[in-house]
Amino acid sequence: MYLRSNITRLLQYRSCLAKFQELGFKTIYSYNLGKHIGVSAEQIRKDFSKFNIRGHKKAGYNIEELITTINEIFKKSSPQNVLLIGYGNLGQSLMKYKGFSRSMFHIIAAIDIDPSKHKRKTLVPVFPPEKAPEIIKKHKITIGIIAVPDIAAQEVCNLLVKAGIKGILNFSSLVLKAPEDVQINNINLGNELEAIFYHIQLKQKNI
Amino acid sequence: MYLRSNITRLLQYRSCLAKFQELGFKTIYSYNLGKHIGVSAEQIRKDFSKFNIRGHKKAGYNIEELITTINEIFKKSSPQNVLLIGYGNLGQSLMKYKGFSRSMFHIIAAIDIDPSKHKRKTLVPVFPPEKAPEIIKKHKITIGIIAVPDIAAQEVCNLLVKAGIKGILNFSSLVLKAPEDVQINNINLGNELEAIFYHIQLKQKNI
DNA sequence: CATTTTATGTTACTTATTTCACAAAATAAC
DNA sequence: GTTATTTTGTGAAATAAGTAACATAAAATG
Repeated sequence: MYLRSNITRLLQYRSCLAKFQELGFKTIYSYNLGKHIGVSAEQIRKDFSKFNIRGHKKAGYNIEELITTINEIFKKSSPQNVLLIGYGNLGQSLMKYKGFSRSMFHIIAAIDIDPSKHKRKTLVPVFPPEKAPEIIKKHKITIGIIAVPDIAAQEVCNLLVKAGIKGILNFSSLVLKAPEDVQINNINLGNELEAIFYHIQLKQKNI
Repeated sequence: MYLRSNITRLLQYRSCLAKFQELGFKTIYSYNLGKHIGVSAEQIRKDFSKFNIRGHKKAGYNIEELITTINEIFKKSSPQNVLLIGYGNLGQSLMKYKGFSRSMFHIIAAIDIDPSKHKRKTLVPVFPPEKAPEIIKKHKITIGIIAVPDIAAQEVCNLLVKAGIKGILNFSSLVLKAPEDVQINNINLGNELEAIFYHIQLKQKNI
């Protein structure tokens, strides 16, 4: 079982490689890629090796090949539909976020409990919670983004799981309970700042 | 040197403990806390031990004590001022995000290159980039949030570092280059979905 | 007040990840 | 075409993280 860090790095490699490609580079050495990402060359070779990505002795890695292979690893047979739950500030900005479509993810609909937010005829319609199961089934949605207040997060999670969702990106500060086969990744913005601040202070003390 | 996972868990413990406290609980056992967070009891005791948090044999941990001690670890002598760079969709929703102030972080000003967004008299004013160094110095800001397009992210990073910023929460998909003593945490929303999708597929194959 | 129970705290063990070291292969130099 | 150089790929060593085991102390029981 591959750990998160492993595949997170692979995704970083990909976006860095795309930049090198834009600059006209055709090949790259593990050392150079590592230097740009802040990872050791050995780490990169090990990562590649684990995913069966091969380079060329003395000639490094062909960037185009590399990107194609990494794309293959994260391949989606079709663009993936995503359901957004919570159409508040965060939800609305996630809806407008361009980075998702770049990676073949499309927020196809949003859910909110507030009737004043419901809109059926917009590009991305907003529905009440009770419509969620129907939408999930109709559009074969496997991933949900939870951007609701903490108080509602677990309830929303239960609803999604019951409707067949297999992956959740959770922006609430709750640790959600769900069956083993549901993949939950958490983003806790407050904790991110706390962690940064903690590390700053640690670094200052170590000097 | 404590690793990220270690301190991330500690922050999770804190928010979970706060919930138990609201429900009227006075003490908690490592086992119960672990069950609610999805972490082993041993892990929790190890984490506590590492940070010199002590419980009471047979009686578990006093929740109030525990929260106080964890707060002590993440203690800020004063509320921390944060500078937001990029006042687009994401930036605006981060500005409105309530989770930051809960943890004593305050976005005190925003920076954007677009003159039409500049506002000096709002609760949180929006300034042009050239004002950043002055604001950072005046308000003793140590943390910046980068919510600008990739193309501008490294430039913004350089500007912040030059002005004395020591921590950056980076929402661009770039891996930013900065001196060792600057703590950078990355949130790449697109990659989060990719990782979730990858893990879903992995889980399905393993069955 | 002795005995049993229970939960902590730490040590020992296991597993995972990273770094080191170097053989092998491909290119470049002579 | 032989030698030198460079970069990959991978085992071995080192480090880090997580799990299990258990001694210990506090509380509960009788």
